[in-house]
Amino acid sequence: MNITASDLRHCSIAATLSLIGEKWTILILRDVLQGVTRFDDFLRRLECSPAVLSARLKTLTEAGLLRKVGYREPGERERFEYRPTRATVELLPVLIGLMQWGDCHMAPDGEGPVQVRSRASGKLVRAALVDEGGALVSPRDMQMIPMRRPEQESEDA
Amino acid sequence: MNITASDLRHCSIAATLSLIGEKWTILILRDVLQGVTRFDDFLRRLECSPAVLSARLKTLTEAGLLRKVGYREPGERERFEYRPTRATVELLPVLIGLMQWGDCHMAPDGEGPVQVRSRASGKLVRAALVDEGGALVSPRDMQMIPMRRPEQESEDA
DNA sequence: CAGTATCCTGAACGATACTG
DNA sequence: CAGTATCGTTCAGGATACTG
Repeated sequence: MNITASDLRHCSIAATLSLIGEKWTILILRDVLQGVTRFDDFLRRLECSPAVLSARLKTLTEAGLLRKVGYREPGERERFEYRPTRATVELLPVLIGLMQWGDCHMAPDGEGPVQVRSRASGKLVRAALVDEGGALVSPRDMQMIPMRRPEQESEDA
Repeated sequence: MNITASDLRHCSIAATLSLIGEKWTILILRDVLQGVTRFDDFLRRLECSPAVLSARLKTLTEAGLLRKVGYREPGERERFEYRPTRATVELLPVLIGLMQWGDCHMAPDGEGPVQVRSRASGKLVRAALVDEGGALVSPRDMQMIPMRRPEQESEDA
């Protein structure tokens, strides 16, 4: 993406997307949430170049979206695996939302190749909007309210 | 993004992101959801080149994420404005999710420049995961279940 | 005002070879 | 196995000029 610094400061949507919107990144996150941890496994599943994969893993690690954990196979040198973090898990509503929107609006038959369910209840799960009390809110009922912050006001003088 | 056809077929996350992950696209959607409709207004707010804006509006319109509506100022030729569609509104959980993740994890002070509230209740709103009954589900409780479809099975023979 | 056309540049990516 | 290094290409996007 490479959005300007000004955009990033003013819009968290753009900021987040500039991080996870790069090619392959979201697929890495998808895989790591499904239990993939090792370089070579990512490489085979994603079929991207090792250089790109390496770069993405680094960016994601620096951003706190992956955690690098050392391990050592008997007789081998230390290697690293990549694990999801709290921040990765907190991104799940976005991932699920992207997936389900795509299933509805881009898949020819309106359904995708992956189901999401609760482990506990087995029920299907979807991304939605809720209020502070946990009650569902319709997307049509949203309002976005820009909060003018004091620091930058001089700009529009 | 430009993910391969195979990726798109297999992953709605990648498919959706290849559409809305292009530079400027998400900002157009953000603005149109806030009531911006005209070419020049987008141009001024986004500060991108008219060629890129034109391309994005076209892509979004073709994807059903914008609706082109004709209007005519007195004495002028017909022009068009761009309105959100049902599909745009259905993308709101994703947008809000992206925004709130960015606010939490990328903003220096952990809060962003925009609040989201319900018009009806005035309560703060966030993106979350819910089950079929509308009950909140923890991201940690998710499982993603690949559905092997018959058509393509030959591939891994 | 609402775009289209053109030119140009950077950098992102793919392919491939190499290293510990 | 887990990466790093290098090279070449492509292409998206910025700047700008032009049109109805």
